[in-house]
Amino acid sequence: MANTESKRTSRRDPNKLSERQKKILVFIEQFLKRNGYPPTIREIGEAVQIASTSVVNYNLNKLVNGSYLERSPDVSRGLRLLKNLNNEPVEIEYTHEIRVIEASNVTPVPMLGKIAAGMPLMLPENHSFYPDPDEIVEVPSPLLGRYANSDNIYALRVQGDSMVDALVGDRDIIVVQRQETAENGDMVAVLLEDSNETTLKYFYREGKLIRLQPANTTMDPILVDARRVKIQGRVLAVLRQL
Amino acid sequence: MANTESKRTSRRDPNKLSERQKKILVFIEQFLKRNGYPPTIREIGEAVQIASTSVVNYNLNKLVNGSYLERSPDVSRGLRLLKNLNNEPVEIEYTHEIRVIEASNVTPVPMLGKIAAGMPLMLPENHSFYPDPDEIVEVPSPLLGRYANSDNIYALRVQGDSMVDALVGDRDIIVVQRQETAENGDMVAVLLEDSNETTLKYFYREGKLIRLQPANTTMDPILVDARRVKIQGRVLAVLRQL
DNA sequence: AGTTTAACCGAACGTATGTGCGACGAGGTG
DNA sequence: CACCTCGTCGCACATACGTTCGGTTAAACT
Repeated sequence: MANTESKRTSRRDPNKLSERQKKILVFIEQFLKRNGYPPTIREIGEAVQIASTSVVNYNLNKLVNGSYLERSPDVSRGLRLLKNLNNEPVEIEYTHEIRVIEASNVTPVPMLGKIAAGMPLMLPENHSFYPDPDEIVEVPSPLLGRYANSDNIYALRVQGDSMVDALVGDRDIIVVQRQETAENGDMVAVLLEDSNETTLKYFYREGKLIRLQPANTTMDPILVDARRVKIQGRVLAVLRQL
Repeated sequence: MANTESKRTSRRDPNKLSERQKKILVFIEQFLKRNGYPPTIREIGEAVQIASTSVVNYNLNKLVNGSYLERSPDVSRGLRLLKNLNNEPVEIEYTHEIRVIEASNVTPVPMLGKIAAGMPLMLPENHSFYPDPDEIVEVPSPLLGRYANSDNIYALRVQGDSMVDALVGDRDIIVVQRQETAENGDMVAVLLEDSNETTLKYFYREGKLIRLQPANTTMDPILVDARRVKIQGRVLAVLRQL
């Protein structure tokens, strides 16, 4: 079968690092930063896709030869990083300087409830306080773009499969900015007054009509009278946990 | 006389550190600096004149309570210094890049590249592992569930509309945990060896066959020979910015 | 005195983890 | 082609190391 795609580098470099060795080196650095202690041989193997511990050991010793790291024999996790890939010295030092950690770039967004087909979603008017959110969802700020600090952002949990044409499934979380207007190309939550249904669609104004385009490009848009749709908010992001 | 040689500190302080605990803390810090990896319980005991490993363990847990350090269960040398004696934060700092060890509600995930239809995704293959630090996506940890601290998590940007049946669209970000096995109901990224294509589907084993079920419940599952599919990872989350 | 609790000891237990060895395919070389 | 080295695999093995549990001691409280 196609399993024999041996990725053997087969490089005959004198003392250059192989791909695997580079990966190992970077992994060790990352692991160290993440955990505060070095990884085991097996952990390295798992991360770098090496099946045999002896191979990791083999490559580790190569790295020792290149003085990228030191090892303490018979010591579990007995690794010491000397320099990283770019030959930059890597030293672990403890600073006793209080560093204010810039608040990680997440925006707390109140989870206001569920949104299901056939139910208009009632977002609170422009209140500067949140009613009583079931919970707060922390959304990475970059996902919200320039609205990250806006006041009218809410999270809703989708219930049911009524929005698959917007590529939104059951249990997904949508982050909505409350607004009653929209610009072309925006993904909006709109209430269709004829069917009294809320759907998520891309918004395009076409004269007196509004074209609502499903995110799934294989599906057809619908055209509705502008007076029969009520924009409820703009969808900023979708989060899905599987 | 030498009547007060009782080694028992007999302090009845609520949450102040005992002499022994202080010594342990200082020793860990020094050991870390000298060796680049944390000491074992026995090494601590020897240094601080404690005969029994259980006593070291006991005091270590005290230090954890005071949030001086963190421990990883069943992990040898699984210590992580949080602050030192003076309550000063202790951070592991690499000369060229600052990293704060602090548990926050986001998990940094390296963005490894793009995933498009017809291309098998090469997880931590090629490119020197994590290219640049800017390419880190911060994912809310709850979204990753119990995998939040795993080391094999990667983010990929979806290119194209080939995965609409998984409710994943163009430009979406999927967060993948690399693994080669899956359990029923998992959303997995699989390589179909017949078409050499990677798709996202729900995974169900059915004897010698594997049923790959699209997330869009209106679509039909496909059945394939278990030997013709290669699981590349489990999809943990999907992020979409609109 | 009896009881509880913090701090400690010792030893046994199990698993986490490094090491060593035999084998194998792909190149390279004489 | 025989023969080597390099990178790889799988596996057994010994030990490094965290965990647990039964005891002990002294101080504090009933």
